Amino acid sequence: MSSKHDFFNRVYDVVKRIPYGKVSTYGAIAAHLGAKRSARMVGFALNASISNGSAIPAHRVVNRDGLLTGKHHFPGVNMMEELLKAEGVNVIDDRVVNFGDHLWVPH
DNA sequence: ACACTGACCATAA
DNA sequence: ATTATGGCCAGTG
Repeated sequence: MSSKHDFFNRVYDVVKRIPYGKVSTYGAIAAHLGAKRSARMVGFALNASISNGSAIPAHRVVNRDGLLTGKHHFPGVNMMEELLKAEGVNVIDDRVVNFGDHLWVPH
């Protein structure tokens, strides 16, 4: 079932490197993989990671506005928000507060 | 190979 | 503010 190089696996590798209490964006991850990779695929990969049961901190990945666009994909409506708050990232109205302060970009 | 979908992003009106 | 459209490209049928 695995291809020679799973695109998903590459996304997972970056997401796993997001430090505790930090968040990243789809676009930043996509850019790290190569500007050709669309940010859509990043979210697609994270969705698959949940299906896979992989330990991927997908709650640390938000869109470029710091908006929790993926919250609907987590079990429970506010689970993503609660997970972030538990890490010290405050969330109001589905948006990360001080987003720029928590933003982490892959090297 | 083709059609369609998708947790995005940018621009236009 | 909202809606539409193009681009991006992997996955699925």
